[in-house]
Amino acid sequence: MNPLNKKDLIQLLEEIALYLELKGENPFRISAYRKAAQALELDERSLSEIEDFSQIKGIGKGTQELINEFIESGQSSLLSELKAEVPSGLIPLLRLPGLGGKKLARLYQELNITDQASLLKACEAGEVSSLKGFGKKTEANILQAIKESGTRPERLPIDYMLSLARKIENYLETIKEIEKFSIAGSIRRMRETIKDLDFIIATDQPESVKASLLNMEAIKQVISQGDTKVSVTLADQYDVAVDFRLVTADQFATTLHHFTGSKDHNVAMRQRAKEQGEKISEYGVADLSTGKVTTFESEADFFKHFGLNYIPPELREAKGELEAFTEEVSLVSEDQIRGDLHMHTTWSDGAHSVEEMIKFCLDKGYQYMAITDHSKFLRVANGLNEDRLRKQREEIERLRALYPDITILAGVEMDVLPNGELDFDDQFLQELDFVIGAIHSSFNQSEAEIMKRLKAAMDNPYVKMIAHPSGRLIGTREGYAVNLDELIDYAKKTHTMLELNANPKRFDLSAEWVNKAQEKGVPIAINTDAHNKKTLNYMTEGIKVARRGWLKPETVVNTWSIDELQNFFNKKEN
DNA sequence: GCCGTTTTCGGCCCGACTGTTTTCAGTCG
Repeated sequence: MNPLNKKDLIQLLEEIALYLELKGENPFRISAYRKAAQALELDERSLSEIEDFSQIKGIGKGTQELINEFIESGQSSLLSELKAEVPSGLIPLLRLPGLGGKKLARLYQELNITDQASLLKACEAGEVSSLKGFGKKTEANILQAIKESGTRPERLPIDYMLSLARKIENYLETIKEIEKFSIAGSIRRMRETIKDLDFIIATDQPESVKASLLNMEAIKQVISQGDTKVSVTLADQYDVAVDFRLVTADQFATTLHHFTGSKDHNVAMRQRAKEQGEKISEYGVADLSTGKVTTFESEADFFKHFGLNYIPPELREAKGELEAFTEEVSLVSEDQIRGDLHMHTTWSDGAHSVEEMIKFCLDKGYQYMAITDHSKFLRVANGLNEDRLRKQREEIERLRALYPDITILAGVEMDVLPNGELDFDDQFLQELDFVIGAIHSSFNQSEAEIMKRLKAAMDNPYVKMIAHPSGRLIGTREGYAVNLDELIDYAKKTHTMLELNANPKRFDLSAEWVNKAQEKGVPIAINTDAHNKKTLNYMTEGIKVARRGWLKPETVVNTWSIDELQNFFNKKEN
């Protein structure tokens, strides 16, 4: 058996919290275990490096003893006791909407419900509605929830949710009583997977906005419709819950902050408010002694009130942002971006000509760009061989004369073959301005084989960047067996840049890993990998992911001048 | 269960909505 790691311990604490919830325990005791789990997660050290767990804030004497027991014996007597008391089949039922620990405890104690099957049976027999505190409606809701459980994953990929959100935003634009609106929630923080959508709406005519919202197409079910909250389920490719919060314009900033979260960030903010004798709610900041409520023009003003610089949504995860943003924090922003180093044209599988892509990049105000079509190995994408790449280069040279305001690099996204060879030899590669190495085949190879390929690419003096290093597609494909720690170290050693692919299907490297790359001093290129005009705009999303990884402008090569970029390239070749 | 230069006991983030109720518990974000 593998030695215990921190993840095991965190999982143990979370599991204990779940069981306690089912027992209807004191909610503060439950949250104490969750806080302890979170404290461990935030601590940078590995399990063996921590000497005294009770030194960590959120972990006291009791949890420390539990941890010691777990490390020594691999077991927890508390969890064993809980498991003896509470059937484990109840745990997954906590996911059903409307069912929390207390109600489930009642179902278990009074109807002996122990899992989904027995719950279904009891609902169908009408036993649930006869229970005190339960009614016909609750029973029907549980039945429906069981039927629908498993029809969609709990969280959906951000790419899918971004496009659904855009459709909803288009509808909101048409409601004239809306003064302003914004998306909130985890999608605004750019998490990779999203559970539901939240929109904050400022209006002084909530009644009529509410009516318009309920008129929206594709509403499958109205969950709630109060004075300030409208909740619906939309029938799209998946069923998606959407919440709308209706507030006045002066409440907008605090409501937006509140529903952007994260929950942990909000808790931290509220603790800070309390320390200065105030209370934060979605409607403003109240002075505890006078009761006077202050509202804000913007989230920036709200943060300023607490002595903080504006914290971008992507960083609101209670990972030290409250401490960091008392000072000026340097983070990459879109206006610093001077170019895009990965895009395709009709020469391979793109939608536009080289010239069209140049015009689009000029429109975006870029100073440089790289044309990087696929290489010959990738036949399905009409990859280019040496001859076609030379012809494409001739065309690029012709266009350079026509568009002197932008530097156009003639490049390639070259396949790294399954056997570890590169798709072109060095003699040809040196003709190109910019070579990307990428894996598009044999994803099921072992880690050793994958790393051999990636290292072979990075060892080559002409390969300046590894594209979408993990090969994952969020929610649909795991990616190949890359050892990212090793990849980052090797990139550092070989002066190779790594990509943050800005396509929301990929976000590869992820925020977590670009952060590690930055720590190790590996430069990151944020690229759209655009195959058409629209996807050149993924830069916006890519920048947000970069900020989620706390990337500074100097880490991001697209903020460099073309000369700085060339210097870096030269360093590798010499 | 955790925490404390105001506290070793009494707090712990705050508010909306539903469904079940006759004044509110439970759930959710």
